[in-house]
Amino acid sequence: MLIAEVAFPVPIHNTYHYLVPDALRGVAAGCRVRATFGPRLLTGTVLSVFDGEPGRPLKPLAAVVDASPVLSAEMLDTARWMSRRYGAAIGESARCLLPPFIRPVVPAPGAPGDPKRPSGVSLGTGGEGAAPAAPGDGTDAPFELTEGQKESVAALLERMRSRAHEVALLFGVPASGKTEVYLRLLREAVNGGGQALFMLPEISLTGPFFEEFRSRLGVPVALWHSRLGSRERSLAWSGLASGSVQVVVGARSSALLPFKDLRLVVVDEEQDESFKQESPPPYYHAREVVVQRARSHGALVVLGSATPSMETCQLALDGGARLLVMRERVLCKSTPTVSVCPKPAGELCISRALLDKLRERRERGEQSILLVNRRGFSTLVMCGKCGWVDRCVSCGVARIRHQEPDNGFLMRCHHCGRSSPVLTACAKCGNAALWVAGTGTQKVVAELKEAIPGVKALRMDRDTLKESAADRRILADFRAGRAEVLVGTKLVAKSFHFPSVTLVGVVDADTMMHMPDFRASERTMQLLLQVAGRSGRGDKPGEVLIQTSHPDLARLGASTFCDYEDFARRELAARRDLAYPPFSALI
DNA sequence: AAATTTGCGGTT
DNA sequence: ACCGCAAATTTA
Repeated sequence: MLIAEVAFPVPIHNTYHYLVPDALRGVAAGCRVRATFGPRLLTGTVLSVFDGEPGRPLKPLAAVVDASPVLSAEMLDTARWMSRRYGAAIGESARCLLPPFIRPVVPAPGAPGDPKRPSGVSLGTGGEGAAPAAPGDGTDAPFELTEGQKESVAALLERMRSRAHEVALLFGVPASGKTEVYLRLLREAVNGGGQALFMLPEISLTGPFFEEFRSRLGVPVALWHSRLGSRERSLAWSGLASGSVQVVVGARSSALLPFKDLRLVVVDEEQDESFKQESPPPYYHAREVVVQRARSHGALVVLGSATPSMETCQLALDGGARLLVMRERVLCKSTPTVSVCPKPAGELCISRALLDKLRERRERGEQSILLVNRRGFSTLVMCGKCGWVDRCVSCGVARIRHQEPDNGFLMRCHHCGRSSPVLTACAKCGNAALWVAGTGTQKVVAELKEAIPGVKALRMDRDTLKESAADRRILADFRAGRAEVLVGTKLVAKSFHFPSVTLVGVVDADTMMHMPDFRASERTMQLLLQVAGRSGRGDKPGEVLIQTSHPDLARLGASTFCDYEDFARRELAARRDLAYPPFSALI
């Protein structure tokens, strides 16, 4: 008797066996089927079909959804791998790999790879103006590559040509020209008709790279992220499955696309935490998923970063990944000088030293950036008598005091977003003297205006980005010189180019460093290096001042601060001692 | 996940 | 014996 093993999209780790009726004998692994499941009728995915004697009475399948499989054997393997690795139910893993439409758009079998297909917004061959030929070894380069770029390209092209799976870490300082390296590799991947995935941590970054690659590669390129429309999704998904789309530029979920002949995966900013799915299950890490899938395809994986994750550093150290280093900057810019100063005691959050430097820039007509790791005004409201702390009723997290447009205050939970008026007395003992402590972006702006009368300061954090395009307006204002200081959360650390910024101040490196998370030092280091890179991008040399009361960080001093390799070695030693990842797995 | 069955305190 | 609700169990 023919039996089908089915996984349903429910949080159950088991699979279920059904009889395949004669009328449905065409069913195969990777097809979706309908079947009664308890009192319900559900759609599941067939994991395998086999001939055997059932050990118990089985129900028959109700119907077959797909005449031919929508998930390849490799994708079924990926689903199984994900359910093991992330502790998710097999059916839930399979579901997230399924096509975004019910009836698959099957391309006409007679005309595979028809170049005259209608190109939607996210799909395009491009290259009308540029010569679509010569997708070889960068014959169109109008400039010389740096030594580091040449070596990296040569080593990676060689690996790709031998069609051997390998993971490489492209460890390049900011502005070392990683994009140019990626482009050469992409050309090689699509050269023989193969496919390539270019993955980025944020949706906002995918657009520019999509345009760049579409115009410079003479092949169909697709865009993929969670906010894509249904038409674009369908085109991209089936284009990849059929092999007519050769390159995808996408965010996290592009790791789950149906590749037919994958030759190259590039993960840019590979250390970014956005590659980890936090909900719903499966809680996968896109970087791990693409490495696993590249193994099946015999594809090359290039992980690019100026501040690689400890997982990837360890992989490079123990030989699991080839290490390629690019230390030179493409346009010979000086690296900023970094210094550490003690955090001011008492009420104030900006030290004399930092204020002096800010005034200096202002007089010279230069700009400054201040990094504050919390939005809002004050980060804690607490009773001075009994120690009661204002917490969110549903989350239990301490709430942040926010200044409203009318200059009044509101308590907001940063976990669930709910807010309520500020209490005038302690909820527990009735004491009217409540302490307000901790520093957010709003308070820094207020203090700045108090200390430097007439200063023009802009604030940028998740609160100022409520309206669409607000970030662009803020950034445009700052670039145009309509403000002297940009105060913001880690949003300001992103790779913006402001030539007249010569000072970056980090208001409090300690709270970042002391977050109750074993990755706190890693994240702090990455963020500090990233924001430091905003200083001195023009002609004038840049400076970075970090306020801290943490002795270890202060002891690092200016010179060793920028040595990420040294940091990685020490951090990995600590992780090993404490049996934290990458020396263990947590769930 | 969703629907069903079982367990339990408390009444009629 | 019955009710109401919550916890436990089952799904092929």
